Order: sequence, then structure tokens, then C-alpha cells
Amino acid sequence: MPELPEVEITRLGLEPLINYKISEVVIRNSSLRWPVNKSLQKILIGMKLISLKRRGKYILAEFPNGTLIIHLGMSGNICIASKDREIKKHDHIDIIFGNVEHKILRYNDPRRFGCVLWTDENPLDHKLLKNLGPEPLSSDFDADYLFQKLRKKTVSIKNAIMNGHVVVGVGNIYASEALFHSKIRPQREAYKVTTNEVNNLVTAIKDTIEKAILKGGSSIKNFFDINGKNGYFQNEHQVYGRKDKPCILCKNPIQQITLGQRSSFYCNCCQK
DNA sequence: CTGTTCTCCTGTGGGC
DNA sequence: TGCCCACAGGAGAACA
Repeated sequence: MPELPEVEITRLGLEPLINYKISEVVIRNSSLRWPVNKSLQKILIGMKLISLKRRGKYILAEFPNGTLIIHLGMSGNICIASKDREIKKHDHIDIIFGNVEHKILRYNDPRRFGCVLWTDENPLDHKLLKNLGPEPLSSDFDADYLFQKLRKKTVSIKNAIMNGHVVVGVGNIYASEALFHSKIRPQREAYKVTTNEVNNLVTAIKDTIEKAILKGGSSIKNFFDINGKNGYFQNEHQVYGRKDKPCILCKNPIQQITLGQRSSFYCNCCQK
């Protein structure tokens, strides 16, 4: 469940847990991207969830004594499970809230590229977060900023916008989508993108992400007891995954190329 | 510093 | 039906 909209929807889905205290922590498999702190149980029991924030694709669950930093990697998902829900394969962590009526934050991640980390310092100072670029939906992310960033970059524009130090939250799907909407070929060198195109690109990134959040938000009522996935595949992509299919604008076949070892899709006719 | 390649891991789908 | 291979939505680490 990787792109920013899915992370934001996950964050929203967890909000019913705010103000509940943790009564138990179960770690079935601690070997995520980084080992899960075995003392998590000791640290978290009795702690009340204060707030849920997000930075890039990291979910920040704040407690009185520190913060859980959660990343879903490529295949992670979180649901709120009821007590009687069966344990499925790759249900690695349960964080159980409430003493009487249990609400379980259940972390599932088949590929285990995600992470669940504890910090008792300001999470924004954590080494994984402190050097991240601006949030795509914030006013800090504008055409002036992006143009300045791209000026020195010789990598492809697609790789540039997927770089978390440039802007956070633009994943492989939405990078292709945003470049299609702004009519820029993904393989173009970043520094060759014009101010006008950067302007369009910033708008396209914001629109793509905003729309996906709105769309996914409508499926949030299904969050309880449903392990992820809904909302994601339902999205209709204009170019991503549409190799050889007709471009929605000009009917020419969509091209697929590899950039930075990731699949990239574009229209050879509409994107220059 | 920049850019490139490698890496973690399981699941899935296509070809035979 | 089974087997093998390519590939999958992330992104830090290691290296040139």
C-alpha cells in the first residue's frame, strides 16, 4: 500500500484509536526492514495514543513517552481488527487498544520492506525523516522551489520527483501519471524541464495526489477488519500499467521503459 | 556532493 | 496441474 494517498488513508483509518490506551503488544515477526524493538511491549503498555501524523510515507503515532514511526514499504497494510479476527499470514504485529472492548492495530506486510520504529525524541529529527523534502500538498512545494531543485539535476525528471529529498510521497505510479498530465517525458533530464513545465508538473503532482486521497477516503468506511488493498487497484491510471494500450488522448500505444530500475509509462506522442 | 546499483522479501501471473 | 522465471506499489546502503 505504498503511495502517499494510501498512507494518508491508512492514517485516517487509524484515528478511531486516538485517546485509547494500549493494553497489549504482540510481535509475531520482528524482522521487518529494521528489527522491531523487542521492548515495545514494555514501552507501550498503558500509553494513550495522542495523535496520528504523517510525514511523507511515514505514519507517526504519538504517545506521551515517544512516537512510533511506521512505514508500509511496498506491501504493508494496517487494519483495525476485532478480537475474534483470525490471524492471517504476515500479520506481524498487533497493538491492542482498550481494556474491555479491544481495538487492534494490526500490521501486515508480506514482503517486510516496511518498518515499525520507536523513538523517544522528536520524530522529525529522526535520521529517516530529517532530510526529507517538502510535502507535495504543502505550499512549500511550488514551482519556484522545484525549478531550483531540478536545475542541478542530471537524472531523469521521473527519478528526480521520486527522490524523497526533492519532494516526498511521489511513488512510481503517480510519477508516471503526473508526468503524463504535464506532458513531460519521464526520461528527460531534470535540468532541461522548463519553468512552464515545472509549473504544470507541480500542479499535476498535487492534483494526482489530492484526487487519490479523496477517492480513497470514500472507501475508508471499510477500514475496519479489512486488510488494505481496497481503493488502490480500483484507481484508474492514465498511463501506468497500460503498455501498448491506446493513449487516452491520442490513441497511440503507451510506451514502457525502465528508469532507475523502475517501470515507467508514457505516451510518445503527448509527452515531449 | 551526485548518480547508479544492490538489497531486503513474498506473491503473482505468464509461458511452457 | 506444476515448475520456472520475471516482475511488483519503496527507499536506504554501498559504492564509484
